[in-house]
Amino acid sequence: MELPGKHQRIYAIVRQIPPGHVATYGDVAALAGLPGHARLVGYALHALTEFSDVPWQRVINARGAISLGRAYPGGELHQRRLLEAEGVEFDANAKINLKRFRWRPV
DNA sequence: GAATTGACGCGGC
DNA sequence: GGCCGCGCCAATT
Repeated sequence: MELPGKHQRIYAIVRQIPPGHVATYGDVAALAGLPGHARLVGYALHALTEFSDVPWQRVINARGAISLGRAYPGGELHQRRLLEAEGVEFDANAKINLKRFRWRPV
């Protein structure tokens, strides 16, 4: 785990997401060199903790919503709060306006 | 070394 | 327009 693997590659991409912006699993996977492997991104972030230097909270699913509700009940509320603190807004459906906050590499 | 799981994506109904 | 099931690769045990 110490050696750079596929996971490390994904972490590097997530670290590049600037505050106030979000990216989808598919995007992160593609940027990490793993197009179509959104599950790997989820698996990699799952191994992270809130103490990690990786802003995993800025990574959301393609629907623009938080996926934690599936594995960590109530955890999505925690993530939502973090994003709102960065300037990311949610709609009535607890979804992020991807059209506005979706981060793209420059 | 092999089997199972996993923060998802997309197609189909 | 929303809900269900299948499939991809890597990491973990």
